[in-house]
Amino acid sequence: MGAAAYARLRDAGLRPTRQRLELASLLFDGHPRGRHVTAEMLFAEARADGARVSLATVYNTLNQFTGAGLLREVVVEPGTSHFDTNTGDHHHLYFEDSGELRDVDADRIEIKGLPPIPRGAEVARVDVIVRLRRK
Amino acid sequence: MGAAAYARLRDAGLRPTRQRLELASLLFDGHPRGRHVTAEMLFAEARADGARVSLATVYNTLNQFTGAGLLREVVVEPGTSHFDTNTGDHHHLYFEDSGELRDVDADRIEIKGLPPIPRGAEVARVDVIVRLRRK
DNA sequence: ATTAATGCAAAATCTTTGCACTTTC
DNA sequence: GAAAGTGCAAAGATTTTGCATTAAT
Repeated sequence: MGAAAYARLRDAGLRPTRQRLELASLLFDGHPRGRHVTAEMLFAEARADGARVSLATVYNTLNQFTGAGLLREVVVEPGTSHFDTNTGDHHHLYFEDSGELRDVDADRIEIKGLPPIPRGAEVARVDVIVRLRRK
Repeated sequence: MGAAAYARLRDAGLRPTRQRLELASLLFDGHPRGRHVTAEMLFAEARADGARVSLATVYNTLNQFTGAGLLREVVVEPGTSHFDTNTGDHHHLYFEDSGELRDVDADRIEIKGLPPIPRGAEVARVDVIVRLRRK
């Protein structure tokens, strides 16, 4: 189990420290791709797991993982960032009541009629967020 | 000029106080629909205009306007909320370098392949954000 | 008069940073 | 042992709240 996390960090060019291994393991091992966590959530999970990590390190680590392409940041509500273990092309279902996020494969979705991209700019990415509420 | 703002507040069921009139006037008068402001931006503008408003009131007012359907909140980056004077059905172009937001009419855009909506939920809205960066 | 809104400062969140200490290579 | 990472607490940034004062109906 630790082996996968170790390789993942090495491949991303990040030193496999105890904290990073622990967090990577929590994020990726035994979970389907498409987990969504906030810093607080991961911190709580790490603590519950007996890991000795500080909240600051969780924030730093999430940012490093994102920078290294291991995670993707998703912004759906003001005040909190979510991080997604699915780094592929995809979109999101957002349940406004619970705050839950769910991935939607980009393959399934077709978007037509996007405006012309201004000269000198390029599309970094297109985010589709379907906001749901209880009926 | 003040007349339009006055009517707008009355119609929305908000008391036309000095601060609300000032802010509504700055937001809506003489600007094309589709202005985007943050609380800080509007606060600075109000101050430059000689208005006596506190930042807290700007935040409260933006939230009240949003609740009353005069504005729409747009979340594109962590840490800041943007408010859009266009409350119609539309999407956004976001320039990552400058932080600029630009509206895209929803008429132009067609989205196919959205996943089935879970039972008991309904679509509150679909946000499409095209993130652009300098090439 | 009654009721609502404002202002300020304080508090609440979420996130980043500085620096001494620890760990990895 | 050099370089990088961690922890903690402190600082930043954004947003909300409590409460006395002021303004609108």
